[in-house]
Amino acid sequence: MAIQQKKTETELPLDTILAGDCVARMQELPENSVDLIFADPPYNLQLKGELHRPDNSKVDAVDDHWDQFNSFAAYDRFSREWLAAARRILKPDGAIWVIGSYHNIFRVGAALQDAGYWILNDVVWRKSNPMPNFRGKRLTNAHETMIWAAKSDSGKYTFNYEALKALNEGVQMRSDWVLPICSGGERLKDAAGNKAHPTQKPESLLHRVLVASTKPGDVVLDPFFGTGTTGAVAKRLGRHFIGIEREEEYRAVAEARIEAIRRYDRDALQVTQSKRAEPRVAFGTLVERGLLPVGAELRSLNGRHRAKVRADGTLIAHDTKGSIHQVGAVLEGAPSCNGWTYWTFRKGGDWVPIDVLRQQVRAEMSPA
Amino acid sequence: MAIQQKKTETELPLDTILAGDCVARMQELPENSVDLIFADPPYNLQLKGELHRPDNSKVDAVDDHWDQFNSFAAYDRFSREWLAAARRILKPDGAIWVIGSYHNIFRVGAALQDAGYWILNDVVWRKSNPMPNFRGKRLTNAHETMIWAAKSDSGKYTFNYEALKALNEGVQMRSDWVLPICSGGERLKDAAGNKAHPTQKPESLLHRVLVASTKPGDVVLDPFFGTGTTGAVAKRLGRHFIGIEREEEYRAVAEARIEAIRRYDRDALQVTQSKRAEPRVAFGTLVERGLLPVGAELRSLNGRHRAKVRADGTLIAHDTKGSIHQVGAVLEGAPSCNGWTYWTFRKGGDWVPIDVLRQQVRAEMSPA
DNA sequence: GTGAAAGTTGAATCAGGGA
DNA sequence: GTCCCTGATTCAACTTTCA
Repeated sequence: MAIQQKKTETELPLDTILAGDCVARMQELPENSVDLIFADPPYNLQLKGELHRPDNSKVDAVDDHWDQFNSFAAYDRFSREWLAAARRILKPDGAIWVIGSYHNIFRVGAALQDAGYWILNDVVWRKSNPMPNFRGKRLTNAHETMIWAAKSDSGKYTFNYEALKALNEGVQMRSDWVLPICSGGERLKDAAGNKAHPTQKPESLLHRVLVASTKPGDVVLDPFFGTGTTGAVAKRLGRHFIGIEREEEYRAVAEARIEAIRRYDRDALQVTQSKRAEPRVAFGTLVERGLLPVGAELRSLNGRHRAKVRADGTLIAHDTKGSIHQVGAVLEGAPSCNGWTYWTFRKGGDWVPIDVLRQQVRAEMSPA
Repeated sequence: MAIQQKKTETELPLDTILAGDCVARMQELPENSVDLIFADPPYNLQLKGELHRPDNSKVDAVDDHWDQFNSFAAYDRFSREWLAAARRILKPDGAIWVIGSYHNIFRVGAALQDAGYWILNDVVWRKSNPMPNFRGKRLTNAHETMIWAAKSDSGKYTFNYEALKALNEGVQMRSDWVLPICSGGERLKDAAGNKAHPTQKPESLLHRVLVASTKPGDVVLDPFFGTGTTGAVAKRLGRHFIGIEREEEYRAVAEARIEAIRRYDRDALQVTQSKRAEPRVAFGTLVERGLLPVGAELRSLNGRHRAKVRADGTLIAHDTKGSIHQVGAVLEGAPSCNGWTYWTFRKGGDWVPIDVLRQQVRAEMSPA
């Protein structure tokens, strides 16, 4: 015991995926050593039968063995155990994020409070493209809930207020986030073309979580690693990750996925620090959604200037940093500049104004 | 006791506000008598006094956590008591809505599941004009959470699917609702111009709740009535209400408020009905009435299959015999099939769905 | 090639009545 | 309680097919 308490952060298995039960693995790690925990525990869905769409095709339900619990009591026991193990390894100023649906989130939230965590916000992930309710018997289940909590009510948790403000058109980030579900090319498939994991989360969600509540170099642990979205985004953002996953199949997929990831440039990882009022730009949303990769090069419409995209939706050109409008104005020596029409990005062989991406995002968000 | 159990719904104190503790008042009401409960339970008073103690550096962490657990336990006891009393008076097919924030909603949700309620949806009220976070230490708390639950997993709860779809421009209603907070003329003020109640809910929220989950004439009970938003909207929508409120000041405000409310016209209270509500018509009836001759040929909507009508209202196609639904399912290799929309008959030069004949029969059945 | 049309899919506690 | 039958029900995004 005395030996274990002497372990330091340098002994952490950084940037690796541990095999086995998350409680056992966390108990082997040194206490007070991890900056952030992101957890996507099983939801304990209780499905009674098959569900068909109006066209008679069958809905591929989450009926995996790892989501089965015998009772609420059994699920609560499970929650209390992993939450306690997670809290022990968190630094005093560390924090945790847990995601869930109405099936489990109330139980997890209560267990979290009972364990001594201090809730900072509950954050709603509003899905822009959820699965509809096929039988017309309830409301479309169009969101999931995340709880963000500090280790204790005295923890000095990390919150990059200005960075999130920059991501949100220059106004404070709210507790409801509109993001699409994970699909298309981002969705990992096996050799047969089937989804590699039934509940893969979108990278845009983890991007916002990590930009909000970690600093470069921080250690982020995910006890239910799955196919490694947390690790992929952490690596890209220059954070260390530790994954724990029971299923070998998922570990293998995650390993290959993360291996292919490249970290963003050091410049791009610097987020806005200043308290100056940010102009109202939605540019950060393009970055979050992956419409423009962090580190991408933008070119001015007149072809005379170039700039690089940073993680919080600001630009850098030489030693000039700021919003798309600010950087454009400085480079042109002009009092002001509309960055949306000034900057272009490379699309196929052409340079296209970034405003087309904004229109794309608006089209996705407007039905809300 | 025996007398109390014999009470019928006619003995309910309809459209009145009861004074006193909600648990005691609910225990006096007959069981299985109320259609819907809407509850906005307190949380600030319950938690703040006990959790936010003056900053005392002498208190060590263990005591602190023990303290927290104690106050959470007290709140849980309170929740379990009123949820149990509420569940007793609910009709078997009744339902409940509870609204709260991250301070209390996880505890209430877990208690609700433990009490045997069956969660149908969690609904996010996304505030279009929330109060900003002044200190910039967290995300703007821009939503509250409602839980919608049936009395049990076998309860046949009311859900006016088509009405909510109509409210949402023709697409099914989602679990996130964007509505402004209560302000302006709707916000009740006292003589001095101060708000009469700190957490008055907007009528638009209750409007959607009641349109979604009640029918005209239903009984809606609110155990934390406050200034009576639930009663005001219920009266306007032609539902009965029962309010319970401890504070005389709030009761007086609510009384005056509801007195001034006028019910909408009966016509206006009618909402779009689901097809399920229409009377059932047997296919054989069409044959009996001569709307389709025995031996008539039917064709599938996609044109790929044909069948012949038999005297008993069944179909035959090759060697497949059975109902319009069964034969359609077999021919399509589908788990099920709606024969009414699958089969067409020859009318003049066109092939028309047999459903038009069913509508014809329905029109003859109901003189309305 | 290009665009229109058709097909696929996503953490789902998803029916009601009569015999 | 069970079994059986009727018949009501989908949105957005991406992928594939076909004209």
